[in-house]
Amino acid sequence: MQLPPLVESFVLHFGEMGSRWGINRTVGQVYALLFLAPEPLCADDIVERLGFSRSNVSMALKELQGWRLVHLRHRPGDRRDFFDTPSDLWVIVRTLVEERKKREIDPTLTLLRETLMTAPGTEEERHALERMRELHELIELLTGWYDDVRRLETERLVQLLVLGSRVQKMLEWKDRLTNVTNLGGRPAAAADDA
Amino acid sequence: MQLPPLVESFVLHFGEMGSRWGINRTVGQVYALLFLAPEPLCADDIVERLGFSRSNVSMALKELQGWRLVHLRHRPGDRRDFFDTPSDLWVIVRTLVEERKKREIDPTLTLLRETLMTAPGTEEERHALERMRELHELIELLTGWYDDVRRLETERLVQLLVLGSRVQKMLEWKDRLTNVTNLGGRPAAAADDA
DNA sequence: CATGCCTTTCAGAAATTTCTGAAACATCGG
DNA sequence: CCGATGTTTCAGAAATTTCTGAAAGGCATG
Repeated sequence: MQLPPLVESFVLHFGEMGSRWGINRTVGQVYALLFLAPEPLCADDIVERLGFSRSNVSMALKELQGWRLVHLRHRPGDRRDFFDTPSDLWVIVRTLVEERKKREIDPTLTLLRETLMTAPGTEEERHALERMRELHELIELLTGWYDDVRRLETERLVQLLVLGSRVQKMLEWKDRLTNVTNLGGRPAAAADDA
Repeated sequence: MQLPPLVESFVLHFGEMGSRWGINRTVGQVYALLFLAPEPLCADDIVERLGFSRSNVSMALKELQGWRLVHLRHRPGDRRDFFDTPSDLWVIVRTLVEERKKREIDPTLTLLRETLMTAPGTEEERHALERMRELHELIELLTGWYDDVRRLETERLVQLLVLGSRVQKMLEWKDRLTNVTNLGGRPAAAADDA
């Protein structure tokens, strides 16, 4: 592996973290290399830089394409496939979250939905179903929120993130304003649902 | 495995999903069982219900304790260790996010911080460092947001989630109000930064 | 301080995942 | 159609992870 030390440590780190992130070492290293590369690389470039077998690199690229984390590029007059990563990191984050949700959450949501249709026979089953119902509700709340903010333009999303929990202050402010001006047409005195 | 079918399918599902979630089959099944159980279980209960070896269950429980996802319980006059999961699902989600951040993000953040101290020698290194700087900035923004909303009481957090991107509407509204009332002391006409 | 009961450790077996090299497959230009 | 060039597939090897049984460790109680 003849890489600038700085690049090498990043690549090795991604290789090691791979197992925690649900990808393997090769995939992690290949991704890291493409992420840092100033221009698209072809499979042989990667073989040369990382020292994996040609077929292993091919597999890794296929998996990364499956995750939609790399893009296939072509040069005029060159039959080889080149790969790069989106230059906009927000695109990467959005893809990553989307794919992880698809793999790590959606199957469970499906199972829960199906199971919750059945009726409990015993007390033990009743309790289990109640637990699953709570879990289902929580996941729906979280994925619902995600589905919602996902649609925001990046600029707006960043605003929201920077604001953080200070949004909370605004909620209180809004409550107060709503009550004072009584825009809802409801007697302000009845607004005791806090 | 003599479990109610409903419980069994959930347990088997968690076992299979385990590898995607960064835990193994045994750990996944043990957790699922404890999650659904109406009362704490001891290691032998788990062995009996899931059919894993005693030592495997012991390992799984140790790992779940490492994740802080199960609690050790004791019954008066009984030397055995019993385990359960928090009854409040929000406690579970908070723990899960906290631990995953610790394992999956913090090490990378550390590496990035260290690497960003070094100076680039070549153009390739300069580009790599710039890429890392962007990544670092993005992760800091996301973890900063997390650190912020993490402190909210659950009730407030749920409000925020339910509101979703509609918070965005409030931002615009606030902007408008701020400009109209000109609380910032700046001429309203200059507020063209949208 | 021995006994009984429960938990943990650990070395090796079993299972799974990852990785490789060779062969098969595609496609372009001649 | 042929050969050159590049990609994919796949069976088995290598490495890693998971799982087990046996032994060791800990701690109350009599």
